[in-house]
Amino acid sequence: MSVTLFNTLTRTKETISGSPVKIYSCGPTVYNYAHIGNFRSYIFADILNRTLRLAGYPVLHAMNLTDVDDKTIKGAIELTQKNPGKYADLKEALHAYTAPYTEAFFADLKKLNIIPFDLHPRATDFIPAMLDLVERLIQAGIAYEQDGSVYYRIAEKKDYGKLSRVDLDKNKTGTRYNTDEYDKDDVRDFVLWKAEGKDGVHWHSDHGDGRPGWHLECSAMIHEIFKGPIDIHTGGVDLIFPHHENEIAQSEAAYGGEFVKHWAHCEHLLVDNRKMSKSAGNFFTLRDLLEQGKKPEVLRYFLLSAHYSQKINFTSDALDMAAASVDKFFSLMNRLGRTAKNQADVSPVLAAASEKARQNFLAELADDLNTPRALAVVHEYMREANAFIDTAKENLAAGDHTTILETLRFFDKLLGIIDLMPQAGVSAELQALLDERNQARAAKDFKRADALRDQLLKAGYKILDTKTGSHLEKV
RNA sequence: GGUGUCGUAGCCAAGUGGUAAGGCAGAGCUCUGCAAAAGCUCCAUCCCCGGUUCAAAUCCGGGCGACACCUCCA
Repeated sequence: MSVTLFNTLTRTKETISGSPVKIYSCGPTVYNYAHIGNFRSYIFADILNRTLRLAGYPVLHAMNLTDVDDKTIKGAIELTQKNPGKYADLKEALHAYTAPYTEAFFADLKKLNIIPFDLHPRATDFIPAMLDLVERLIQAGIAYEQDGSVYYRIAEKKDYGKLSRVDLDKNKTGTRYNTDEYDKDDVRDFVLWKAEGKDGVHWHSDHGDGRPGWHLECSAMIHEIFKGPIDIHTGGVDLIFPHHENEIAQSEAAYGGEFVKHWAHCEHLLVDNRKMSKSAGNFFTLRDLLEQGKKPEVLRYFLLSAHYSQKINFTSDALDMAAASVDKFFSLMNRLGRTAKNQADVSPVLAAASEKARQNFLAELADDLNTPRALAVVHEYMREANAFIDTAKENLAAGDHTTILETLRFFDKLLGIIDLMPQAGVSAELQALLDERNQARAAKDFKRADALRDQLLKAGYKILDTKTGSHLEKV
């Protein structure tokens, strides 16, 4: 099945092609723990990845790690000051500073059950490629050197602004920039290579010691890794301008031809209807949420409950609603785990409904990753499956059992929550309490039976009384 | 000021020209000793005002409101 995706460049939905589909997703700057707004973007990349795979596309997916920028350098300098003599040079300190955040990032990806990306290029490993890009731009007459820094001359790029549709002439710049503070020929020009003295993190170059500008790394790494244009480039909407606009300007001018076929951007996660951001201070990290007892699978579900192109407001209520849906899914999984299986003929009705649900689910995803609609399909199927098990009085034909389970697992190839499902281990002690409660119940000692039920609930288990007996399920 | 996005039931959220998906909450019912779980049933005419059309939540114009980018930002 072919997948369509909205392209920011053309503002239309377009069919994805490529074998493999080459994807580059803007990843984190590892100067701190990523917050869940950042993770919306990475989950978006994950959903794209999973959808393409589910639809049968081979995929080659890279997500970068920005480990050199103002913030990481600042952190490295502070680290050096706190530990005099510990690091051979600032570059070593830089790596020491970014390493724990890099590790934390990977740990969080794992906790959220994001399928590992194929490649995670680090900016500092691609300095030569970046310098090569700078040279190409200078050769092409697009970049110029000024006091050891190299700038990109925007006036040379006739179609500058085609992605974000900004017209820089119309933007008000006077209040934002003080032209006198810049050495650039034009305030709008952006830095490719930043002069950096001995007291900063620097690499040698023909233009003197310095370090790469922000936009440089993605262009250089994409060229180095994919050896040509890529199919999809993803990121948050805030990257459209100037980051992605500048990537296009650099890459097209340096390497010629097309840079990226398809630009895909996800909207922001909001808190109190404001963008979640580090600078605003209104952010939560995944760690924060887990400490509050929130579940990663619930966060995953929550992020899928709105389309990626829409803002989504992070609230306690919204998370509770997501939790209810996740519970429903897990309850059905648990229910299947304890239904009896017989050798009766399979139900053609169930088989047809299951097949249709799978097709609809995939079709919704293939249509610009419409996760809310895909979730609607899941809910409808859960209802059908539960009704089917009701009718069968918890005694299913083995084939029907398999059909339902496999369909849920099919959905999970996208949802990615089964791996995060709590294990329902019931201790002998708990089982004894349950047995005692049922004995009391049989003896019509309901007061005692209810007391034992409360006791189990306090221990974190609710009782499910079914046709086939009583079971415990973790709350 | 420029450029975008959005405004759908108590809440969340799809749909974007043919008469409102799904979820949460709520109400009634079945089942149950009672409950829980599950199932069944019920629960909106789409911010406002004009216009186009046989037909508009969906297109156009004008309001009002919210958010984002133009500065580091996913």
